[in-house]
This record gives sequence, C-alpha cells and structure tokens, in this order.
Amino acid sequence: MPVRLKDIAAQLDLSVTTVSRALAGYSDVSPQTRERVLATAAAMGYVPDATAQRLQKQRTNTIGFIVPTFGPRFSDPFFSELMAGIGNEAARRNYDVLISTVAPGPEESEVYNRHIKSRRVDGMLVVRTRRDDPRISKLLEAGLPFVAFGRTETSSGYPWIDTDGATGVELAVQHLIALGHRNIGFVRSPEFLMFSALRWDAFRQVMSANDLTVNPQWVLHGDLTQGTGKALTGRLLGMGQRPTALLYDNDLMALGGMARCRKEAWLPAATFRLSVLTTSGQPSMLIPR
Amino acid sequence: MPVRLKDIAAQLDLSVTTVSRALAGYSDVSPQTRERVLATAAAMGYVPDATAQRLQKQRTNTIGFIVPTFGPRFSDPFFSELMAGIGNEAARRNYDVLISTVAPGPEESEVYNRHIKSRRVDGMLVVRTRRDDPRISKLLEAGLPFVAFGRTETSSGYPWIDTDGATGVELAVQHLIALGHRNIGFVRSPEFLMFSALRWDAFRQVMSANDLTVNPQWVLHGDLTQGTGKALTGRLLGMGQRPTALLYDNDLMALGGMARCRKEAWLPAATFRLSVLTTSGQPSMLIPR
DNA sequence: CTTGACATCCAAAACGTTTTGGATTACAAT
DNA sequence: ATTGTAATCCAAAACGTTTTGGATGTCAAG
Repeated sequence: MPVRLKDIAAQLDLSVTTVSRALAGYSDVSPQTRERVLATAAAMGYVPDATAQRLQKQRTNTIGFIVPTFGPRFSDPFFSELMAGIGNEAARRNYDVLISTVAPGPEESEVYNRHIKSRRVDGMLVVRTRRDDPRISKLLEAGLPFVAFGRTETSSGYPWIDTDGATGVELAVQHLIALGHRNIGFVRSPEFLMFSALRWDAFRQVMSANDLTVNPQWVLHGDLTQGTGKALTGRLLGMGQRPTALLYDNDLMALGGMARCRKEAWLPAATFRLSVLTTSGQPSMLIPR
Repeated sequence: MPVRLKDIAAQLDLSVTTVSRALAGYSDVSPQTRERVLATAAAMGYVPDATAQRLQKQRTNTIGFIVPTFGPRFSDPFFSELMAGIGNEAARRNYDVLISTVAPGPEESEVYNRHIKSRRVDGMLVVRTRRDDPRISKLLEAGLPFVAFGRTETSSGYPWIDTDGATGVELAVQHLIALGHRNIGFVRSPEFLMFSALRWDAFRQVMSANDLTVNPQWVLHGDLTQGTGKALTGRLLGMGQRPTALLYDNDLMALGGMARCRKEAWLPAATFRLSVLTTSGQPSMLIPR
C-alpha cells in the first residue's frame, strides 16, 4: 500500500539507487531525471520509511525525554510548558521527541539503560537533577550526548542549563525584608534534588547577610505537589510562634499554600517568581548541519 | 562498541539465527544452548537494536501523540496530566510514545501526514477534537489505528473516549440554580472545538428547562488560556447589568477568572469540576498479544 | 539395514533505505 | 584509432534483526 523507492523506480524504469540519489539531490543524476523523479515521487505521495533510513544512517533523529513522575498519574505542569518548547524546537529541526515517564527509583535506571543500549535516541534530555544523579553518570559512561536541565553536586564535564535559583531566592528574601518581614519560613523540596540544595544555601546566606536567623521550625520539606504545599502551610501558620512570610521552592507548592491561606481567610502576599537562566557554557548536543 | 547478535554468535561459535531464536524462546534450540546464549547475552549486556527490529517486524511499538499548542510555548497543563497516564500505561506495555507539538493550522496536516506515511508510529492519539476534524478524516482514510479523546460532529466509525461535558454543565447549572442564581454567564471556548458545541447545547437546554433565558451578552468566547479567562471575567463583571454566577468551559479560564475576582475583591463561588467519562464503546487500538 | 520422526542447528532472504565502487556512453583531445 | 574526461546510471553491499526453508545427526521402529 505505501509507496516505496522501488515503486518509483519501476514506474520510471530507473534503479532504486538513482531514485534515491535524485531525491537526495546528488549531482550524479541529470537534471531531467531529477525532475521526473521529484515529480512522480510527489505525485505518488512518497515519504521515506523512517525506520529504514534510521537503520542505514545509524542515527534516529530522535531525542529522548524522560519525565520524572511521582505516582502513576501525576506530572508537574511545569514539564508541559517545557515540553511545548522542546517539541516545537525539535520539530523545527526535524527531530522527533520520544518521551517516557518513570518514577525515580530502581526501574528508572532500567528505562535509561534500554533507551541508551537499544539505540532509540541520538541523545537525551535530563530534567530535575539530583545532587548525585545516577542518570548523568550513566549517560557519561555510555557516551550518549545529553543536556541536563539542572546541575549536580559536581556539575562539570557535561553541558547543562539551569534556572538561577540562588539569585531568585536572594531577590525574594530581600523583597520580603524590604517589606519589613523578619520571620520568614521556607517550604523546601526534597533534599536529594540539586536545586533544593542550591536554594537552601542561598537562603541561609541571604538571611545571615541580613542578620536574620533561620528558625529551623519554619523550614519544612514538601514533595513539590500542591497537596503538601497546602498541608505544610497549614502547619506553619498554625504554630503559636509563626512566620509572617513564606518562601516556596516551586510554583505548585506555592499554589497549594495560597489556597490554604485563602481558605483560612489569611491574605497571601503578592507572588514573586523568577526565571533567571544560567548555563554550563559547554557546547550542547551536536545537531548536524 | 555496542553488542550485536553476531558478537554473541561469534563468542559462542553459533549462528546469528540460533542466538536470535534462543533469545526469542523458540523451541528449536536446545535447553543447554539457550542457557549459554542467555547467560552470555546478559554478561555482554546485549540489548536488541530497536531500529533493526522495527524494520524487520514492520511495527514500531510506538504510538504518536500530537499535542495541540497555541503559540510557540504554551501548552495546557491538562495535557501533562494526560501524558503522565499515557506514558505510564505505554511503558507498561513496552510501547514508546512519540510526541509532537503543533499549532492547529495548515502545517498541522503536514505533521500528521509525515507521521502516517513515514511509518514512525503504529497508531495515534488525537486530542481536543474539532467539530469537523481533518485529522480524523485523514487517519480514517490512511487506515492508521487511532483513538480520539473527544468526539466530532458525526462521531461514528472510530473509537473515542470523552468527558461527558453535557452532564457536567447540567449539574453545574443546576447547582447554581439551587443556590438561587438566575443570571448565569458562560465563558465559552472556541466554537470549532467539539466539546464547546456539546457544552453550549447542554447549557441552553438546561437553562430553558429551568425557564431561564440565556443572555447573549453574558456569553463570551475565550481561547482556553488563563489570560482570556481573566479578561473576559473582567468584562462580564464590569457590565451594568451583570451575571451573579459564571460558568467556564475549562480549568485554565476558570483559574484566570478566579484570579480576576480576587483582584477586584469579589469572592468567587466554590469551584465545581466534573470528570464523567463516556466512550464510543468501539474496540480501541490493537495491542498485540 | 532402512525408514521415519525428532531434535538441533544454520544459510539466505527479507524489511527499505543509503553508500560504495564501478559500468557505460559520448565526446574532445591526442 | 587511442586516451582521457565528464556525465549518467546502476548492482551489490550494508545497517541489525527475524523468518523461511532446509540440512544434519540421532535414535527407535520396522
């Protein structure tokens, strides 16, 4: 049913080779022949079989994107925005995007293994990096090109791009201080995430730089979901000695927190969101031509 | 560098055929041989080349998912939740998910064409259906298996699954009426979307069934984004003669509307969200074995 | 000893493309 | 006439797997 090279070749009484080379624009096929090939290929609705091309060319024109999910259904909307950007840019360059969702854990490593060894993708995108991230060591070891969105503890030797969370925290805290707040709470994210560590360091630094003490009771850990944002905010604001301002590690927990505030008829302060970028400055994935 | 079948074959002094059949579990290879093959394959870290398998088997074990985006970066978080479910279930069945993002329009058709003709996928998922959806006619014509999330004007002849928006609207309006509202506004979605038409019909029906008139001035069209939700809510509540309750076609616009309400210190009513499902009852995509 | 049945193995073809390494022709220069 | 050169074309190999259609050997039944 689908049109193959040999169908075009038969139609025009040419060899498959010539048809292939005509379509690829090689100079060893006469202009008239090229025209004939182009015309009938278009007329017959020929589109090359991607699988065969990949096998022969030994590249898939596909980049892999593994979305970390907590639980079977949940996924941070943050990733949907990211994906739109990735998808559009990939399409512009004629790349496919192969996505997988997997919860962090032992089987995550299996998924990466299969993607790498089975040669489904030419390279990968790694998001939500951990301080010591097994995915990155695995990719480095395998020699598969990749770019990380986020850093690791020793973030050298590979290309990454990241939000400058430290600057974000600094600006946010200074903003709160300027508003007169001295009792600032912090709804943090899981400690094994690198961005969590970076923001925590920044938090302590800017606090002490302003002669404020960090009250450990006001620092709680959530799992990045709206649910814990809500719950932890409730706990913080239910304390006898309670903070007057709250900082959140991500949007979703902040949204949960704001919902909780409204429910209790507490007014949330204005939201404050940054997206300053920084990069490793290293060359990123090779994109040919 | 990567391990191939022939490497294992050479190592064990067997033919490629036997190694392949041993791994596939055929009965025409002796138990001892199978053991040897399995052991060395594992030891050498063999993972079959997905591309070669696909070419030979003539199936890709991949399903395509084209996310409609408005603008270059925007994507409804609704799709990220959907995608988590799709991704996990696909992984469970050893399927890959190939995603593309494309804005509705002429080039959308091109993307579908390429996916279909190039044999990248075995089947597709279609979301956010239009009343007369060219993607569906194209897929039917091409004979490519697919499932639609959403219906079309003539929604027969193909498998679909959909939220029962009509029932949702009915329950929501009855709820508002029970609260004493008679002046109900409706922030609708683009009319070419099927779910928009279904919900609009349901709205008019439940209104007239309760002897309420639909004020056309209170029915506005948004583009499903938070932005228009906010703007249209402002317009509605700024009218001299204004509605006392508002219905929104989707979460995002409702969120924008609630933000606008808070900003003006209007209290939003409790939110009300349904997810009743309905299906075509038709067999869905063939998944082998 | 022959025949058949069974167990175990494998060479070759096939999937659809691109690349390699010529083959053929025409024509100009010697 | 011979040689060289350029312009076109193509058969065969290659990518890595699975499937097809035997081949070979062993052993029991006749």
